[in-house]
Amino acid sequence: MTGKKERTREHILKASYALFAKKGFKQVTMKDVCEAANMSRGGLYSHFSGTDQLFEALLEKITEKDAMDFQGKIEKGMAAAEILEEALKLMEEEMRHPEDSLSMAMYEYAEEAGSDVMQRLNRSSEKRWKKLILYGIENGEFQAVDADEIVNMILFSYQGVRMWSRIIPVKQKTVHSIAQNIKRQLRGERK
Amino acid sequence: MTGKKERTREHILKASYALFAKKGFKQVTMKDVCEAANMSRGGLYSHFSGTDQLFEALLEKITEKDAMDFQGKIEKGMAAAEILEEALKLMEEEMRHPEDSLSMAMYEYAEEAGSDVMQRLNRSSEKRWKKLILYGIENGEFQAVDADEIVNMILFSYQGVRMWSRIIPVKQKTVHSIAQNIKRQLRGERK
DNA sequence: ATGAAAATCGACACGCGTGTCGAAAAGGAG
DNA sequence: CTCCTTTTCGACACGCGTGTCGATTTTCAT
Repeated sequence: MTGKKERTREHILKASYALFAKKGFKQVTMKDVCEAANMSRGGLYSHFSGTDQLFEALLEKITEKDAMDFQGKIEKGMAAAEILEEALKLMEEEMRHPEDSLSMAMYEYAEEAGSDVMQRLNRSSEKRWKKLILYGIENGEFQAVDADEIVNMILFSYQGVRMWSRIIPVKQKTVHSIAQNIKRQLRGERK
Repeated sequence: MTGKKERTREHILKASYALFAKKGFKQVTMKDVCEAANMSRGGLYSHFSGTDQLFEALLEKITEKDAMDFQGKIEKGMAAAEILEEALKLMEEEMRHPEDSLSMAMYEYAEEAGSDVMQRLNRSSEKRWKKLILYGIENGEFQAVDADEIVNMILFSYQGVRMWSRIIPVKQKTVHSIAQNIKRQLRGERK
C-alpha cells in the first residue's frame, strides 16, 4: 500500500524522462509534462513545483541507480579491464541513441540553474572512474599514469561526443577510436 | 558613405555578439538586443526579423573571417606544425574565457533551428583541418595516419571541453594534455 | 536648403506558459 | 459502508516576449 502520492510521483517521473531526453530541459513545460502524464496542471503542481524540481528528482533517481555500478563489480572481483570495456561499450551504445539520453537536458539545466548540481554530479563521476583506474593499477592491469588526467580526458571526450552527436552525425568509427585511445593510454601502450 | 542601414546593422551585430556569448542563444530576446544596441523594438525588427536571423548573420560574419586562416598561412609557407601549434594555442585561450565564445549559443541554436547550419559549419571546419593535416603529411611533418579520424577527434574533444568548461571548472592541465595528445598522434609518436 | 525616401519609434494586440485556489472527486482506515 | 483526509481538477489572473503598424524623425541627393 505505497500510497497514491508515491505512485503518481513515479508515474510523472517516468513520463517526464522521455520528454527531457527528447527535447532537452528548457523546451519542456509543465504543460507538456501533465499532458504526457495524463493529468491536470493543478494535480501536477501538487507534486512538483516546476520543471527544475522535477528534473532534479529525475537526476537523483537516475544517478543513485548507477552509483553502485563500478563498486559492485569491483567487489565481485571482476577485472578492471573488463569493467572498463563494459563501461565503454555502454557509452558507445548511448551515443548511438542520443535521443534517449539526458545529456543535453543536463547541460541546459546546468546552464540555467547554476552549476552546483552539475559539479556535484561530475565530481561523483570522477570519483567512480578514479577508483576503477586505481583498482586497475593495483592489479597491474593499468599503467600508473596520472589517474586524474585520464579520468578528465575520458569524461570530457565522451561528454563532447555525446552532446554533439545529437546535432552532427558521428561516425561509429570515430566513437570507437576514441575508446581505443582511452584503452591504449590506460594500458600504457607505446604503439 | 556606407549607408546608415549598413552601419546600424554592424552596430547591432557587435552588440548582440556579447549577449549571445554571455547568455547562449535561447536566453537572448529581441528586447535584450534592442536594449544592448540602444534602439527600439521597431527599429531592430526592420533589420532582423528575429533572433534566428540575427544569429545566422553573426555566424556568417564570424566564420568567413577565420575561413581564410589556415589557407593563408599555408600559402605563406608556414610549417604545418607551427600552424597547428598556433591553432591549439588559440583554442586553449578560448577555453580560458568560455564566456566570450559562441560555442554554447551555437549548440542551442543548432538544437532549435535544426542541424543544417551546424552541419555545414562543421563540414567546413573539417575541411580546413584536413587540408592542414594533409599539408603536414606532404611535408613529412606529420605521419600518414587516418586524417579524417584525427580531425574528428580534434573537433569533438575541443567542442566537449569548450562547452563543459562553461559549467564545470576545467583544469589548465587537462586542456593542455588534450592538446599534447593531439600533437603526439599527429607526429605518430609512440611514447 | 529642401523634399522624397529611408529609418526609427513606441503603443498595441496577441499567444503562451506560469502558479494559485476553491470546489469536486477519490482514497482508505475504522 | 462512512466519513475525514488526501488528491485532483480546470478556470483565473498574471508576466513576458513577440511581431506589426501608422506616425514621426532622420538621411542624403540635388
